[in-house]
Amino acid sequence: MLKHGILGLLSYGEMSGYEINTAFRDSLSFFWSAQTSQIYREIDTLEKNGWIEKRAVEQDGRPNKNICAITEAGRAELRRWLAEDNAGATRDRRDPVMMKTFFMGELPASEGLEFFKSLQRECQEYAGGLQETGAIIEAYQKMIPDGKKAVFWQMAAEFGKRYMEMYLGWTEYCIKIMEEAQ
Amino acid sequence: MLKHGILGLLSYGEMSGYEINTAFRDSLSFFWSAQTSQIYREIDTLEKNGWIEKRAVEQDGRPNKNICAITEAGRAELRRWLAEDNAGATRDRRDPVMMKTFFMGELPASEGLEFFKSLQRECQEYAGGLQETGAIIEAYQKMIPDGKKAVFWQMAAEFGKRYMEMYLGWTEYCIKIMEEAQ
DNA sequence: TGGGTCATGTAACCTGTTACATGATTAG
DNA sequence: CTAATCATGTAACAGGTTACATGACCCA
Repeated sequence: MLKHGILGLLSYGEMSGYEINTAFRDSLSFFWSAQTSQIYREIDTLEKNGWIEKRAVEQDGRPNKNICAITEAGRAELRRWLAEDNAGATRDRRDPVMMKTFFMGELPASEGLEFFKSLQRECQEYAGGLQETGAIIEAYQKMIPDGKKAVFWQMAAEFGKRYMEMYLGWTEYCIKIMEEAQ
Repeated sequence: MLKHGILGLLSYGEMSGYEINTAFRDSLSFFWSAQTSQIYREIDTLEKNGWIEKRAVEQDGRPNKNICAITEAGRAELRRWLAEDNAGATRDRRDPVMMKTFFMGELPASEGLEFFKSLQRECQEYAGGLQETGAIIEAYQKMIPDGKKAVFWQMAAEFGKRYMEMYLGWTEYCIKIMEEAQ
């Protein structure tokens, strides 16, 4: 998947590994977290698969860059992945918070309450950060003139917003239950 | 995390690898998907860490079982993990559907629409399946008499319900945008 | 006689995490 | 002078996926 995220970013234009990394952080990290080291490794794999091409650019006063460009094979792979059947996609999740919730009965009730309250705080902070997302999308929109693409960035951002609202509501529901049970 | 899910199940009582696997499918798989082969491997690791103990049980007419029991060290590890700080937990996600959504502009609009419609269908089917979850929780409740624990299973199930409602609403929002853009 | 349940895994591979390593320029 | 930004990674390890392997019993 990370491979396809990188291919997707490169479909907008050439980027260095460093730029891919920052673009990833600014946009895709809202729904896909990845380490810098992993991104550089995946770039190597993409090159071995013939999906991208690298070209070194010498700079003075700065480290050299390796500019990556998507190939035709890479574009084909990106489209193949997008069109691929994704049955069971909504089911295939891995959520540590729910795992902890499920077993929270092992801790004293006071610690359980604290657990949900700290989640609530995080949701509230995150909700604030989502205003920035709008700004990032606008910035992208200026960089990549194809207006049709921004619609989909907006949809992903909207999911983030709805997800956080839902999450916050759920933490409040849990806190209420914990407080009533006292 | 899978390790802790297994420890959590074993905190309710002894189980064979096979039983852990089925209990996982019936409850934790709603928020953590895991392969059978991985579960058996993690059981080995848990034993090496001294968090569980295995004991072979001969059966006739059936394959032998390896019954697993949590140790005191295992219980301590479970509590340590539950109480551990989980800053950034709501941010640390990996969602292939959002990744695809973000880059859906690479496909013709008709295929984009089909993508969201197939997600919508999956949400609707899943919403039906959530009725079963209530039944599973009731079954657990009978098996594990400690009534305090069921509250947390209920919270996890409630998250599943809210998540699916949110997801369904989002697919409808996306479909509307795609249809209006025609 | 064919499929489902019970019951165990191994091997190879791919993906993600953590820790480390280097070094110049630029803005405050 | 110090922190951030630019720019590249490697090595070791942990966690997850896919494919394969075995075999008896029970029910229709």
